[in-house]
Amino acid sequence: MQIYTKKSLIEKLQEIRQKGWILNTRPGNDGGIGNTLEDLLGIKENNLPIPNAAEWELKTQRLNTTSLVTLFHLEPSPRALRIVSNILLPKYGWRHKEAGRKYPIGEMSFRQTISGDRRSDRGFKVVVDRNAKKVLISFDASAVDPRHKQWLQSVKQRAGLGELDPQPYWGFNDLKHKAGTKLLNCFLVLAECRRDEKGQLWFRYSKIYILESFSLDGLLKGLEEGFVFIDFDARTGHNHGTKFRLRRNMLPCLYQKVTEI
DNA sequence: GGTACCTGGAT
DNA sequence: TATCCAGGTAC
Repeated sequence: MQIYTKKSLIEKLQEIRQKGWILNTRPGNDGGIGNTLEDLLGIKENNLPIPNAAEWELKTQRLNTTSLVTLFHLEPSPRALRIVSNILLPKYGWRHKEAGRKYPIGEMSFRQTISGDRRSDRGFKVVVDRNAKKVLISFDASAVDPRHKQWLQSVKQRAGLGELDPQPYWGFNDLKHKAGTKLLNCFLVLAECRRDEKGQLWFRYSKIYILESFSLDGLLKGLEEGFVFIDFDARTGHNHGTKFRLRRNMLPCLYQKVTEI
């Protein structure tokens, strides 16, 4: 496991940029662009609440995507209830599009990308409660779009149409700890990508930014203002975890210092 | 082996 | 922009 200083990581990333097109080492995985860069750097996917490389986190993304950047994963409290798999998926989920095809006939899905400035079309919203120092998930049946009428009927039978009980939440302290240990400083690397005649995917890591000093208050404001999202990502067979995400061009807004190298 | 994380997507 | 979604690993 390679350990880098800020200086040596900058030099290594500049070397990789210099190399030009590099073959994807993780075919079939959307995360290949990041995993390939980790392989080049000689670092491992980090599954611990510690930073990737010394005190530095690495974020990689395609230049031509509009998809959100994932900041971190953190399951909501109360943790013991395993609320996503035990409540949200079975009581508020819907039939997965591939149920009976790619997945078993009963496969359910609960995928919601939600924020604090409006309700999703299924009635979910993020609430930042500064008094209780919690970020909460709220459900309002009256805000559900008519096109989800049938789903709403099923929710009524499964869970009733009141507020979530209990409401999933994250304590400010939990978020502060997570962000402080994982996201304090960040390299943002953007790559062009192309497929060759054989269908193989290649990346060219061409843009590198250094983001320093993460701000938790920026994250909370982002949730309130609607540019930070909480992304539930569960189906019956695999809960990919609950993520905090945002638009790439807003990532620098969460840091006090931004430099392009 | 299940859970909670990791790496990220397309339309 | 919002609503869907992918494979993989540590413990």
